[in-house]
Amino acid sequence: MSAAKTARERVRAEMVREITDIARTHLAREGAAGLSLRAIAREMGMASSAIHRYFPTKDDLLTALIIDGYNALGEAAEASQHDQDPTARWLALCHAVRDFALDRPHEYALLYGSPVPGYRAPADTVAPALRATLVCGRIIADADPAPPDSTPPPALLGPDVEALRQVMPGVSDVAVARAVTAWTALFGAVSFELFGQFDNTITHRREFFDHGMRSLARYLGL
Amino acid sequence: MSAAKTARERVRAEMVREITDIARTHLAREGAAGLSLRAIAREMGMASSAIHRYFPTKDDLLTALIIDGYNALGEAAEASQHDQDPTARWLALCHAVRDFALDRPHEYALLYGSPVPGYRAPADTVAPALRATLVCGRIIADADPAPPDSTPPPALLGPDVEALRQVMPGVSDVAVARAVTAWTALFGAVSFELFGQFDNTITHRREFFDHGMRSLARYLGL
DNA sequence: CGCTCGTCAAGAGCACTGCTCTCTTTTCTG
DNA sequence: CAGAAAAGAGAGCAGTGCTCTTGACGAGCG
Repeated sequence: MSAAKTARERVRAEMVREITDIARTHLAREGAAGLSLRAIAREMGMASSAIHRYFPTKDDLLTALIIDGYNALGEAAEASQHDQDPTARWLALCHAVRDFALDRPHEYALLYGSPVPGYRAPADTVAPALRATLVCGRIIADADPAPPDSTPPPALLGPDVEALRQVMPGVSDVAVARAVTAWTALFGAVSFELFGQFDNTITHRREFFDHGMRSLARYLGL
Repeated sequence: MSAAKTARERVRAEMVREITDIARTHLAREGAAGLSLRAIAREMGMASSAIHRYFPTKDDLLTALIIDGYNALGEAAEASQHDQDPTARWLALCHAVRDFALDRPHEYALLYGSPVPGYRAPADTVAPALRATLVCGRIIADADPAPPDSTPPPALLGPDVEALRQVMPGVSDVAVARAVTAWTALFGAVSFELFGQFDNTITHRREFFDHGMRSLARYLGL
């Protein structure tokens, strides 16, 4: 079904690919706000109006880039899981996220930074966005940890915990809650480092991150 | 020295105040990228070129808003500290940060979201940016905690830890490292909630946050 | 085979933006 | 009071997203 398409559709798909590729290089160079449909059209040698046939609106192009970004991060997260030990898996995941962010800072910012104003993420972004999260959930589920020194979450969190448990079946309430907190802590650490909050403070970034994530592994009970 | 200024300087200060006030309402309504010097000038009834006398560049206006934002957050953080118990102080600080973020999402995004492209934060932002952090440091220093189940950070983190200890004198290496991790975790949680990462997942946001921060208090050894 | 219709590209145009330059008016100061 | 400094206004430049209209091309149908 994907092979024998009409020639028109093949060239169209190729155009879309070329546009997103150029957009990605612009994104890497100047960030999301520096993205310009006209500049992309110029680089492709086409009229500025023609590009709207492929991406009617700038937001549509943004959405394509966001989906690609989530998928790239998800792949990196999945590829990091070639170990057995839960702590090693957790650390590998953390470093995969951090490496992705350092490698493609503007794409990371697009995914986890401030949402671009007026932009509302459409539904097709949520599945790719979940890929990395699922990797985390699988680590927790496989380890089935009993976090030390913990109190169970209050009763009214029950439904939320129940929904989260679908990602990590068989895991205790406390472990689920701690997994969420550790997950947010991971992205907090990466964002702080990337967005300049550690400037003039922390110099051994990678070591600090590694140490922090290790201590979070213990917090998780891995 | 601030009172008996010339009439010109008084009206100038008033103008600056009015501009930033209007900018803040625009910021609250449409976010940082929606900020327009021309729109502000229009609302003030002045020529679009005249506003550049007060803020030569859009970045300068952004800087003023950022400094104000850090100060507002810092004040809220300081005002939250009317308790003695370390855990209560930590929780009050966390909720102060979260309340600020929920109350003024675009301002929070300006401070802790993706940096606006091409913008380089000047040096006068770092002191206001530190106010909230200092509150956190004071809590740790006063409690002088011994985090449970922890390994000391590796030797090469020594200088960084030393610098951080100036904010929390007399605190052990492990406690310093955990304080940084907990601090980043706090902002990770707030950012995730604010930037939509919890949509369709966590419904009892405040309770989840509270529970997470409580468990981080134990992680800190408070 | 010829013709119609949907797709695509291009150009002009609208309403914006930040920022600069020049010129005039206002206000402070020696 | 005269000169200097500051502030405002207006025009203009280069850029943006997006729309509308017009013309070309190619694929499918009678």
